[in-house]
Amino acid sequence: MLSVMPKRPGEDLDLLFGALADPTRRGIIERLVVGEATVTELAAPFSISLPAISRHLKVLERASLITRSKRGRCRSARLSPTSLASAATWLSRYERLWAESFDRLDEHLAQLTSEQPTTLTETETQDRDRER
Amino acid sequence: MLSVMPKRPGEDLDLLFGALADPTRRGIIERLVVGEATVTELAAPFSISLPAISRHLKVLERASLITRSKRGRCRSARLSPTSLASAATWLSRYERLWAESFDRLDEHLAQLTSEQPTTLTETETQDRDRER
DNA sequence: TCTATAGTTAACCATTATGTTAAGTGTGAT
DNA sequence: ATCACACTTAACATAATGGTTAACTATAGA
Repeated sequence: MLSVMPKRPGEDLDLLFGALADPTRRGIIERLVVGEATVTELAAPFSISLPAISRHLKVLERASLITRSKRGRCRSARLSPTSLASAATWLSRYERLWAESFDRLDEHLAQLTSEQPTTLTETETQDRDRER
Repeated sequence: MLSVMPKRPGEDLDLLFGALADPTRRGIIERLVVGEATVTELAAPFSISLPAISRHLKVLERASLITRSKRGRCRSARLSPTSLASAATWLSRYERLWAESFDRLDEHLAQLTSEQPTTLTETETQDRDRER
């Protein structure tokens, strides 16, 4: 069928970050940290219907954030943290950047205060670091 | 104005992950890593219209991922990495988890871990195609 | 077998997202 | 003053999201 859909590069990140962009789904994830749970258990803290939860779970599954299994008539979900890891991996590519930014901000502030404290910050921050 | 909207807890994460969920916006971010750029410069690699880019930038700005400034008739954007950092912070709460998972699920992943851990593919998402 | 439980699927609706083109806003240059 | 440039805003079309209720499937238990 369509299980062999050609995957655009980065599409997994779309699904991944898209799944994380919803508070209910993040709540579900946080609940799953303490252990696997059934759908009704997961639904309990929320004031939305069971079908809504069911679809949130499908979104999480499609993003490879959870795996699901059936035992009796209960379906339980558990975290599949490798996907979270790949989100972290993507972000870590910029880790250097925001770590740097604190240093550079310090530098910059130091320079500003030693020069002209009154100038508007917008324009001259660009003046001083040149574009490759 | 109504710019002082009360912020639901976690709403910033919604905006943040939501902003990262789009390939164009991630592309813009990656471009901005090498330095600030104007809107037309940012638009160049993409085949979508300038207004579309303009709105992507607004999304990134709302998520505090970029800041913008005007110089002359050009508006330039630059990364504001602290927001990326807070995404990483959220994820880091689960870091222990996915680090653990490699040990705990070792039996299941034994055959998969023979690959490079760098790409972390989501190979078995299609397993759910039974469910009928 | 019959019923209650657990969950999914279907159909629908409102809202948001993402793209388009056309028109508007500032600013630099002639 | 006028034109060109670099955007932004407006208006619109379409698709995706996220919720609902109702109906369906499957299993446990009487």
